[in-house]
Amino acid sequence: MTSEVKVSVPKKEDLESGAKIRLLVVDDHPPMRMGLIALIKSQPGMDVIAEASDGEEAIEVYDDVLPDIVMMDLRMPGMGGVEAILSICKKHPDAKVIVLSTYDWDEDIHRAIQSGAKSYLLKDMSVEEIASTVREVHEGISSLPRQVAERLEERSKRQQLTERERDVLEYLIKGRSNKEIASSLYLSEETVKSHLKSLFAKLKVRDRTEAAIEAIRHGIVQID
Amino acid sequence: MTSEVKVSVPKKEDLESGAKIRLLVVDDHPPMRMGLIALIKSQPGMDVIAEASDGEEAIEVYDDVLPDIVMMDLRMPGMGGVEAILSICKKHPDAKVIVLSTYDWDEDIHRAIQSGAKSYLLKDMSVEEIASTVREVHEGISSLPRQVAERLEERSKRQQLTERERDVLEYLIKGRSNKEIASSLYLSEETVKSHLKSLFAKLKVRDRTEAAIEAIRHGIVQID
DNA sequence: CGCGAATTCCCCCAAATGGGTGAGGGCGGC
DNA sequence: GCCGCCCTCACCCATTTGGGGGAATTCGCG
Repeated sequence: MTSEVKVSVPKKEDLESGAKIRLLVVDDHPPMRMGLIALIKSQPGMDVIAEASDGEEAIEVYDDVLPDIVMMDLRMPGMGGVEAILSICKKHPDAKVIVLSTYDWDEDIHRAIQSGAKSYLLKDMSVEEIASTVREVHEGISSLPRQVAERLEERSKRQQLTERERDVLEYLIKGRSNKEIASSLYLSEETVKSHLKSLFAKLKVRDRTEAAIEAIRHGIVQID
Repeated sequence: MTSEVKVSVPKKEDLESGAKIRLLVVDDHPPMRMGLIALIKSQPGMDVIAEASDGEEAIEVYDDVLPDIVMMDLRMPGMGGVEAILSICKKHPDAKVIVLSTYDWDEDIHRAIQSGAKSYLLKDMSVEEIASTVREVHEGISSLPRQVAERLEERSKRQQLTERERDVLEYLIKGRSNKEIASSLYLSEETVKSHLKSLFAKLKVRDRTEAAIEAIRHGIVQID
């Protein structure tokens, strides 16, 4: 995959009919919700028909209003964006969700796209860029901004972590020692060290502290 | 010509309570800026007269428009909120800056208040709470929301780090070893270890990995 | 001036960590 | 069946780390 991913499935009727694109806006920050609504309403041919402040509410409201597009934040208290996207796309396979996140962390981008998001935008992008992506996604074009696509590309270059390595990393982030990780996962300490060795190699770091920071930086594991 | 609408139609509030509160909105995210502008304009008695997308621009624009209140994000590319507040308050000691941040990290709150901010709001707060704080600050009342005040309280319970301890922590976060930190700061390795000991005690952690995570969690040091 | 706090450095020593290497079992794909 | 991967565990060994002391210097504050 290169920097721009576009899969074109044009629908003439959408382009020609006067009907507006009907958006559902999901974000836990009231001012951001207001901004997105203002942004959408300022664009001809699109309108916000509903809003939600977390993943659970988003799922409910989606079923109620069946919007053309969902504009969704990723990190929200309670059910996050990824779970909401999975749930919505399972029930409505043609749902079109655009993620609008603060962070361009490669693991976040990957998780969002994997779970069914059609695009991934950043909150520091311009009104025009956001609006034009809404239009593209509505036309069935699944496009990623260059900056985001690059991050996804970087991720693919980084070797994938195995399940066990992720488990170890999770405890590592909590500040646990090898011994503690071993007993938590019912492993010998030697096995934990073994996983750590490959983990360090894959993350290209020398020690656990660097690993923790890299993991946080890439969004591989969440803090809090 | 007599085509100025502003002059001809004065609002009721303007007549009763004098002029509107004039706001400067500073945030690097276009949709958030739109949201804050929409939020302010939806409130009677206040108006947005200018906007900026980073610290430097904020300083310039402040001098130009001399707003009654600044609504400022903390983490922005280039010059951040803290530096901007310091610069503005130095030149205009009666400036009223309200920080509007995503994070309730105690160090962020402390730095903002120390540098001269009159209040610290979170982006997940309601429109009403944000608006009422603007009014309070404009009346000269410097109030902190309970949630934020509690965080600040927690911080005061944690022992302050010394300058040197911060220096060591900074390199620690970068994944440096004791030896590397020592040579970077022109210290003996023993001195670094000495600072680390008190650092661990103050942060109530057992090792450097926990220290790194705690430091990030509290916003003591920035990642990226 | 005495006190505390910060900074610098030292010693000792136990424990934890990280690197190298190897090895057996399981499981899926060609 | 064989190959590659994952998972498990083991041993050796050097280095790093962290905890316990102590000590000299500076510097500001009452």
